[in-house]
Amino acid sequence: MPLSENATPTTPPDDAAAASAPARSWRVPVVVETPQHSGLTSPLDYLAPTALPPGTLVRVPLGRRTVLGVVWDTPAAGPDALPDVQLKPVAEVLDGLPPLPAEWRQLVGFAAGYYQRALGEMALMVLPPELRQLDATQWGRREKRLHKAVARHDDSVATAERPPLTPQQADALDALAEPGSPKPFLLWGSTGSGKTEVYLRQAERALEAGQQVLMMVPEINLTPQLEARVAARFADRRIVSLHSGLTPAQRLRNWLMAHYGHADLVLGTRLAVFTPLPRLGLIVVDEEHDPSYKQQDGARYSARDLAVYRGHLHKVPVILGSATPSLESWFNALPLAEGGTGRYRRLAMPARVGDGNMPTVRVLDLSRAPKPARGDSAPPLARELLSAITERVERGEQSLVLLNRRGYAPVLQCGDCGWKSGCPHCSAWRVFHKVDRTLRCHHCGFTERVPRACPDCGNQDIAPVGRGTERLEEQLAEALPGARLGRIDADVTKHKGALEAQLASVHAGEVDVLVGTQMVAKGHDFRRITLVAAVNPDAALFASDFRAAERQFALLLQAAGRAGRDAGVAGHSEMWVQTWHPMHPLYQALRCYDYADFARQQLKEREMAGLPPYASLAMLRAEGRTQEAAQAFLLEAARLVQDHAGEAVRLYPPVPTPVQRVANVERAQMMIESPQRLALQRFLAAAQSVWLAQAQQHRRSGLIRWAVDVDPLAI
DNA sequence: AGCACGCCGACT
DNA sequence: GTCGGCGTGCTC
Repeated sequence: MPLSENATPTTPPDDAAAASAPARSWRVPVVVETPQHSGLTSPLDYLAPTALPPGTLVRVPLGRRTVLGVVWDTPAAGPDALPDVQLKPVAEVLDGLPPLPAEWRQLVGFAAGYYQRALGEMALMVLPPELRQLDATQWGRREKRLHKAVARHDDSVATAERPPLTPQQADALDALAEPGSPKPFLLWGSTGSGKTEVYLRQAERALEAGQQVLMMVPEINLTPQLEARVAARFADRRIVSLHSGLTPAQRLRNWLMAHYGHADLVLGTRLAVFTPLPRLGLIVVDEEHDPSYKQQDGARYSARDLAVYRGHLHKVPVILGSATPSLESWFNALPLAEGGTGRYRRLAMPARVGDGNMPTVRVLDLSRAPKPARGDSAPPLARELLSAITERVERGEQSLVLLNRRGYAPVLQCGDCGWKSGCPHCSAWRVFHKVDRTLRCHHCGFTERVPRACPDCGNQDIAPVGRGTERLEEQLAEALPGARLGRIDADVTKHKGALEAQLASVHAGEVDVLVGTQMVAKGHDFRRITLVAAVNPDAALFASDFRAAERQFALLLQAAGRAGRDAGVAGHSEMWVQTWHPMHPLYQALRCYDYADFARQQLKEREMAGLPPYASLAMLRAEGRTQEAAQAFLLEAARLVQDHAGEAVRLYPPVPTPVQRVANVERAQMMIESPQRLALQRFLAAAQSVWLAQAQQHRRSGLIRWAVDVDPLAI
C-alpha cells in the first residue's frame, strides 16, 4: 500500500467517538509494544485533539501504564474488529521530534510482516531504548541539550590524504558511478584488496551530493576501528556510531543526530539498519556474509537483507562487501546465464593492495603425523607446525593459532567409571576452565568449582578430554619455550578494555604467538603475522548444519587474510590447516583461494538438496516443560495448517533442537520449506493466527513459548 | 511482556 | 490478622 507523506488526519472526526470524548477528536492508529502472543498485532486506536501525522511519537495509556507509541498510516483493523472498546485519548505528543519518515515506517512494516512479528514490537524494538523511558517533559530537556551539542561541533580538523586507487578499485568505482536505477552491488574483494577504500570513495560522492551514508559492520568490536578510519578521512563531517555497546544516552543522542539529519555518516551494527535517515544516499554492508547480521532472538531479522530492501525503498545504492560472500548473495550476483538470479551486480577485486600475496596454504595430514606419546590426552599439534612457528619466533615474526573453542577442555571424564561433566540443567557438557578451576555450562551459565574427585565413584583421576584455547596456549607454551604467548577469546574480552590491551600488545610486538577463537580472525589488522594455523577445523566438515562448510570456508579464508598484510613479509607467509581429511573439497578450494569454485560446489549441493538459496526456509521452534510438550505443539501446529500448506509448502517432522535442553527447558523445531519465497510468506501469515490460538491451549500442557524463525541461519 | 486481580501458606 | 506466592487474563 502506498504511504502518504502529508499530514492529513487519518480519519475525519468520528461522530461516535466525538459523542463520548471531549469536543471534536481525531481517531489515530498508534502502534505500541504488544508482543506477538498478546494477539494485538495491528495498531490500536486512540483519540487526539488534533490531526497527528503518521510517524509522530506519542505516549498513550495502555492498560494501567503509559507507553511510547508511533502514529501509523493504516487505520487499525476494520470497524468490526473494534466492537465496544472505549477509545482512550493520547496522553502526550513528543513535540519537536520530526515524525518518523514514510520509508522508515515502510521498512518496519515490511520487517514485521516478513519476519512474522507484531508491528508494534518491531517498531518499538528499533527505537532507542531511552526514548521509551522519557515523558514529554524529560524529552523537552533532552532535546534542548542536543541542540546545544550540535552547535558545539568542531569541524576544523584536517582531512587525511586519500591513497591512490588500484585499477580494480577504480573499475569498481566506475561501475558504482554508472547512472540508472541501481541494483545492489556485491563487492567481492579478497582480504586486503581495499574494499574499505571503495566504501570511502563512494561515501565521499554521496557526502558531496549532500547525502547521508549508512555503513554497517558485523560486530561492535569492529566499529572503533572503522570509525577511526572514517573519522580520519572525513574529519570535517559529523560521524556517529550506533550499536548496543553505547550507553542509553549516547545511543539516543546518536540516533537523534541521524534522524535530524545532522549526522553525515552512521556506523553501526545490525540495529543501525533501522536508523531514520532523511538524506540517505548510500548503504554499505561490510562482511555481508557474517552471521551476526541475523538477529538471533526476538524478531529474527537479517540486517543485510533489510539493507537491500531499504536501498530499494530509498532508491539508493547498496554495497554488500565480502571476500567470501554468503551463497545467497553470490547466487543473486550470478547472471541468469550462469544459473543465478542476476539481481545483484558483482564487482570483483581479486588482487591485494601493495603486491601482498595471500599466504601459501599448507594442508597438513594428521593421519601421517607421528602419534602422540601414550597417556597424553591432549589432541595433537603437528611437529612440522611447531617447527614452523619456532622459526617465526626466532625471526621475530608473529603467529596466530586458531581454535574455535574456549576453555581448557570441552569435557572432564572419570577414567574409572566414565562419569562426564554434564550440565544438570542442559543436555550439554560443562567446559573445564583451568584459569579459575571451574566447570561452566556455555549454554545456561551454570558454574561450579571442579570437583576433587569423581562425583560418582570417588576416583581421583578425572581428566580433561579434548582441547580449548586455554589448553592450546598451555601446550604451545610447553612446546615453544621462551616464546611469548597471548590469547584472545570471549573469556579474555569480557573484561572491559582487555581486548584493546591485548591487541595493543600484539601490535607492539610483545606477543610471538597469539591463540584465539574466531573473534581474532575478523577484521583486525595485524601487520607482523606471517603464519596462521587452524588446529581443529574438521568439526565443521561433518556438522549437521548445511551451512557449516560455508561458514568454515569463510572463517579460514578470513583468518588467512590476517597473515602477510605487509608486502615485506608477505612472500613467506603461510596458512596452515591441520586435518584428518586433507582431500576434502573445502581444503582443496582453500589451497588456491578459489572461492568461486567452492561456491559452485556448494550451490550444486544445495540445488540437489532443495536448500537455500534454491528454496526458502522457516523454522517453527517450540520450548516446553517436556520434550513431548514441545513436540506435541509442533505436531498439532503442522496438522492444523496442513490445508494452507498446499503443494508449494512442505512441513517436516518435528525434531529436538541440536542442544535439546537448555536451563531445564526442552526445545524442538520443525522445518518449513518452499521453493517459492512468496508462497512461504503467505503460508506463514495464514498459519500465524492459527498457531496463536493453538498456543493458548497448549500452555496448560507444558508449552512455554514458540516462535517462527524466517530464513534461519542454523538448523 | 507488564501488570493487574485472585485465592491460599508463614510471618510481624 | 497481613505479606506474598505465581496462576490466569487483559491491554485501543
